[in-house]
Amino acid sequence: MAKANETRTRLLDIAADAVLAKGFEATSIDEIVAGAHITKSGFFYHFPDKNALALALLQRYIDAEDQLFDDIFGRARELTDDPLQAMLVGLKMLAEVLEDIPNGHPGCLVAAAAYNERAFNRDVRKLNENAMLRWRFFFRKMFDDVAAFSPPRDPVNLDDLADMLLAVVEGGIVLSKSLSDPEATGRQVRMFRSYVKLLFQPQAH
Amino acid sequence: MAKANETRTRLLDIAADAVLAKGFEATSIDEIVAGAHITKSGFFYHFPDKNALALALLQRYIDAEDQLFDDIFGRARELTDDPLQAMLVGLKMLAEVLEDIPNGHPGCLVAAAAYNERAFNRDVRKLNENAMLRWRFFFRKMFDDVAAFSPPRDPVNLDDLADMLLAVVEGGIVLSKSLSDPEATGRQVRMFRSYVKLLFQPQAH
DNA sequence: AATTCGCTGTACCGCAAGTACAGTTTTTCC
DNA sequence: GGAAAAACTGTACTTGCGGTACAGCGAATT
Repeated sequence: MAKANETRTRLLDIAADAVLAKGFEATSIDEIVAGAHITKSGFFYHFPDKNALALALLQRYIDAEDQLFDDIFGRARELTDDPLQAMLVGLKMLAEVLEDIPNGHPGCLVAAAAYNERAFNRDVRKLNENAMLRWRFFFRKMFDDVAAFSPPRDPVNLDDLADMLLAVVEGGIVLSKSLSDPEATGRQVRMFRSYVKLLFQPQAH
Repeated sequence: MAKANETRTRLLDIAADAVLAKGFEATSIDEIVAGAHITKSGFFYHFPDKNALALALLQRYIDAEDQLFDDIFGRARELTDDPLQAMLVGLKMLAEVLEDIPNGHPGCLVAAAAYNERAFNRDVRKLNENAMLRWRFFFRKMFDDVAAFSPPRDPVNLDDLADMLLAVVEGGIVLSKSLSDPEATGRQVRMFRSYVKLLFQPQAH
């Protein structure tokens, strides 16, 4: 039982590296099993097909992102009582984390799933959609708190504002990959932070 | 000469539809040639390999986007002399165009290329990078004009601001695909517009 | 001691991307 | 109108990948 999970985890580790380096389709089952020192039959013992691998990879990735958001914005909340300040502190920490990843963010598997729509089955797409909705809800709640203290200076939909953070992160990853600029994603989060500041910060006269 | 181009264009039309519907890897050469009523040999007469097809598709896509940006922001410039107003008018028109595309934006091939990095060759990635840099320059110039008239209320790098528009469009497409929400991309452009407004608009006291 | 788990090994199938190359039609140019 | 080049067709073959089928085997569990 322990051994099976160990091999499964090793398969996922190797697959994750390969997929983030060259894409899901370009990663063959043969190369994964070679890296894990097992046979092809062994792979199909753990995963019924390649789609199941995609599902497991996506689940792991989403869990890790959930953890990251919880840690960062939980910590930010500890540091200050002001909801706006907590948001701004959290965004700065997020930008720093994204900038500190060597060679840039490895690439969001959520976006990869979005761009390979038809290649993946309904389970993968549903998992993807649920993660997006959960992240929207997470940030939406924070923005509700912010707006309660300091009303926005431009009438915006707070769901759209929450989505915008996801959009700049995803878009930032595309930028950083296209331009080979590892820090592009972090800088985009800083831009979003600037927007939040202008939107909610009480006017200096 | 005319006939060769005609067949080539037909191949690209059919390929573009299939690729946007189900992804590049999932689109087979066999199905493209079946749709175009030629043989596989005929395909390889026009394109040395599938990568050359990707390159041609990306080139066509980039040209169309160039044209769209030129049209929209050229028109906006005609409508007003104020650089900030021109920017805001252009962004609103862009948002409307993105919202009016039935079933949402078909998906940016630039991002698809970014997410399939290794699957494509150096030419594809270079074409991609050049398009990004050209678009950055295009919007950077407009923001230079805006900033000359009305200085930003938060010190931001104008290249990053130009990149942010690209990021929210790319990220908006990911959102719209993940959530099956065709209008998400347009709404994200509206959010960016709100930021630009707050950043540059003279203070109402 | 029997059974289940976690694999190995071998052999095979179908599909897709190409390769090779000879032959054929269609268009262009002088 | 005839030669040459362009635009294909047709056949046959190779490689790589995802996946199936199934028999067996050693180690761990019960």
